[in-house]
Amino acid sequence: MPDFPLSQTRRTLPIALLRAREAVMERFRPMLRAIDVTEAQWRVLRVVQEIPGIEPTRLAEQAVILAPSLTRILKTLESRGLVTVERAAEDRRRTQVRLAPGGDRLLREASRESAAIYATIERELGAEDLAALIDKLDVLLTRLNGPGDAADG
Amino acid sequence: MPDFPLSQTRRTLPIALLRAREAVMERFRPMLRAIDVTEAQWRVLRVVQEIPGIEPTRLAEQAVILAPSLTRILKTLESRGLVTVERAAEDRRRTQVRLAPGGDRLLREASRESAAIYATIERELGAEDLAALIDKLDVLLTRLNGPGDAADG
DNA sequence: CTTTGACACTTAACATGTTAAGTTTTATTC
DNA sequence: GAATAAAACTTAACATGTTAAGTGTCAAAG
Repeated sequence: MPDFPLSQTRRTLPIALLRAREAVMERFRPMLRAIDVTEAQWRVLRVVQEIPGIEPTRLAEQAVILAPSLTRILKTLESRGLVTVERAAEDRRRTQVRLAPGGDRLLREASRESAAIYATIERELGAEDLAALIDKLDVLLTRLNGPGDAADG
Repeated sequence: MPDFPLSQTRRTLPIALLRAREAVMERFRPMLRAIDVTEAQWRVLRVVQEIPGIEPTRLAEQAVILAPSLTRILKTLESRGLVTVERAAEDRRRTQVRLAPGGDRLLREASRESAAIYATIERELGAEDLAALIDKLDVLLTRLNGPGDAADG
């Protein structure tokens, strides 16, 4: 038995996923910098636009952000007038997040460029290959998390 | 033309990659916590073990870590006696990073469990599917970065 | 009506990610 | 040989990731 039974770093799944994500995000970073929004903030805004009134816990899941990070991000976005965060009067545990006018405007302005960048990536990878890759990543999720996370919420 | 020409967040490549990585890393976190090493530190140790005497710039590439982060990480690992960082006498720009005895010991102790976790993942995903996925991620890298990063260094 | 428990955040503390600017060390150029 | 350019870090500042502990809110139990 060898002393180091590890795979070559370059051929491991975690590194491969990390590298791939880096390569993809590199394309979006100039746009995000231009509108002064971080990657995580962009994910939050996108999810809130898709599901107005979403609650923080579910928002965190959808945007793949941990709760403590989301707390800070929402504070920042709210102070910048991009989202509104309101607690329900009846049940003060429940919170709803929505796009503020500024956030709606920002998304409208940036979404075209974002879509264009994504279209470029899709063209470079091939639409079928891209869809197949995303499907494979979904399968990975299902198999690793067990069948129970894959339900659409 | 719709106001928001964006794909559903759940079906975008960046989110899919992020989720997949989360699902995979979740399996390794208990082990990393047990040996008191962060994900990034583990990547650094792994690469240094593979390529003794590696220079920081190349180490950063291999471990997918930005230079400023690597500076801090090496400082931490060095102070913990896990790596050594030495500047060459002839050309003081060149630096070499190696495993210190403590780092070698740590890797020997943890590598078996790490390999076992990876083997479990491989079993759950299927060895062929896993290899195929990594290949697809490699193709993605080549196509997005242009042919020129794919050279083995 | 107080207590307990569960849930949903929130804080805190430290590590890393990200970008911009600064430093050091060599090799080049004039 | 001083000025310049280039490469390789290093610092700085702020945002986020990660884990552990703390707080507030409501429902159910006693």
